Amino acid sequence: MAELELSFIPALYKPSSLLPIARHRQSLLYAVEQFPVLIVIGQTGSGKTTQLPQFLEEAGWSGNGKVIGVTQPRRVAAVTVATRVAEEMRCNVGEEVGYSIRFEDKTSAKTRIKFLTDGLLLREALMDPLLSRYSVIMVDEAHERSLSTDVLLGVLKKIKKKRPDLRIIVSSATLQAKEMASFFANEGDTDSECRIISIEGRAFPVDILYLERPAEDYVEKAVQVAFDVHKNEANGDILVFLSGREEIETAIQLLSEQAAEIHPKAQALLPVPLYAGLTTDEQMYVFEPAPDNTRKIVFSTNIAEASVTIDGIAYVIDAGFVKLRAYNPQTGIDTLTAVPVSKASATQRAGRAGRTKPGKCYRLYTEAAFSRLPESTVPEIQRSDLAPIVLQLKALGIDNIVRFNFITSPPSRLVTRALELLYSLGAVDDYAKLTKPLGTRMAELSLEPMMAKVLLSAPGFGCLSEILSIAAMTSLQGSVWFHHDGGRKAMPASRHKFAVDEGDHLTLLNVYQAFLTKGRKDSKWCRDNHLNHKSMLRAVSIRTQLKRYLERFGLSVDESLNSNGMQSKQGAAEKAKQIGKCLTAGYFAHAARMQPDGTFKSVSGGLTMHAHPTSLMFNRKADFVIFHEILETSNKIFIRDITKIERSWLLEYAPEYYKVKS
DNA sequence: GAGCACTGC
Repeated sequence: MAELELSFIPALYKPSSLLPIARHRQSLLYAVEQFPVLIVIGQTGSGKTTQLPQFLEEAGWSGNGKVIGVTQPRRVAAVTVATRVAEEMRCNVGEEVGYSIRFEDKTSAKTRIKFLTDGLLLREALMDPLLSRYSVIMVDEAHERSLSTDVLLGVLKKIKKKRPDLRIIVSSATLQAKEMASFFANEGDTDSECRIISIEGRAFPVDILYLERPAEDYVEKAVQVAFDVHKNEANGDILVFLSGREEIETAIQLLSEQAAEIHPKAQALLPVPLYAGLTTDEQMYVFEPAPDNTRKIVFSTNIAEASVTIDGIAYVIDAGFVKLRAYNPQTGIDTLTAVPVSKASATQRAGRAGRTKPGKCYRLYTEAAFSRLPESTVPEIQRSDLAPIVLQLKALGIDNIVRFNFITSPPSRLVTRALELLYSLGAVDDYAKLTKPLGTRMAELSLEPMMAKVLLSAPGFGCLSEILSIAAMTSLQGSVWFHHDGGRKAMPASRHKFAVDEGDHLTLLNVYQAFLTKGRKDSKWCRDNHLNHKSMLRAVSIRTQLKRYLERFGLSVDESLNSNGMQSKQGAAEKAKQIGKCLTAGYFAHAARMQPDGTFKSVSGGLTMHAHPTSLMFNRKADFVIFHEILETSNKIFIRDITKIERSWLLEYAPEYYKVKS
């Protein structure tokens, strides 16, 4: 029996030789041999991510202590691709093939191909500025133009000048290759520096259909079209792209009402929601095949465009909108608004219908409207708060941010705003140079600049242990509580249990400490308290990592103080005060004062803001406060993670910043 | 009085 099993080749290994990329093996290897930069254009299914690293390994590009590095924008991708390639190379993950993501390093001395997130590779550059461990670096999914991908490409271009032996491969699904090629060219001499190779994909054809006239309400239209498809088209699941949770819930409601009219013996319709705010378990429903005589219809945000792939989709309905975040350097506020998708996005969405068989894509807009869409989405680097990026680049020795070679330059106002903030935090000096040790340490911490400043100020306030926990908890970005299981009433009650008068930060600290004593090994305790167990475990990892950074800086963390200080009431109150002051030392630019009507006015600009409904301050009284995050949605400005402070603290810990107003 | 697209260190 055993022998017989061995004589079979598992199907998984076989298709690689059938993949389109196999025919390009020689030309790819030749190009890598001859040119410092190779740009590979290939659709999903071309095999570039899994096969190209293996070609390079077989051709001898790894060894002598050098590794082939392949970056991904997302953690899951790094893990799943590494697992797949390890299977194909018949080794365990962590041996010849490994991966490295935050909190998880599955590599060893044997590793020849290493998959990692692009953000992590940038971190490695802090320790090893020429990335000397790598013989080849392949930047995958470059067309997504994520913040770290763009920064990495700029850094690689700089490294290339000092390391002629390094080979850079940029892999992209769209035809922005020319832009990439001229980016890497030396003074316009593209031909000697860069080679472009296109690999055909293996997707099935997708028919595109447009509306004759624009739809008045695309949510209603989406439901109606889904129904028409269900009645008239052959088997195959439906994927509907909408812009957010609210639209998805409305659509599912509408569909369920109409589905009641379907004949009991006819094929049924099963609507399933998909958005990032759902827990992992809830997201898993979209992967389950529909029951017999039932068609599955997934209502999804942009998450299904690139991050999540669902099998069995034959029909895509594209409403044509996406919610994009954009940072306003004048006000310092992030806005989140629904905007029309780009052509590249619409194409990617349509492609989701042709993964297993030919499909159809119904666009809920006219062909004329499509032709007016922008070619591609504005890269993140042109619409983000750049303070973290500027800090990181400076730590990499890149001082002149304006002259740094970005593939697309950020607007100068974004750079100026970032420098102003870093200056006010003391991270850079009058000459925009990183200060020592404060600025260099802030850059090393995996925290936003304001929180990095808070953490590094904490020893002076005697609350380092507490701030470590608070920093870890705010890093979770709101995923601490879950609130979408229908239990909208139960959640506030269980949050009330942990509430601390001073505000959200101390409440988060309280949750963290309760988790350590009661919930760490007890996911039921978390569920009962509406806490996300996975997120809480993540907070523990983040805290451990931050603590290790501090120890490397020579700052010791005395964990025993934490419980002693909290024992008496006066002790607790004094500690809370110190934590409030410490938070003010980093978040003074995020200060506001509550108005008699319960809204807030920013101290610096007089903006009217509202406490987010998830904040303790949503229904409590306060005077001066600081907050972690500010976001504008549908013309209302919300602040989140709010803590009460005293006005005098602002003047004490940010005299420069507030001297005009005082 | 009432709500967050998606990633990453």
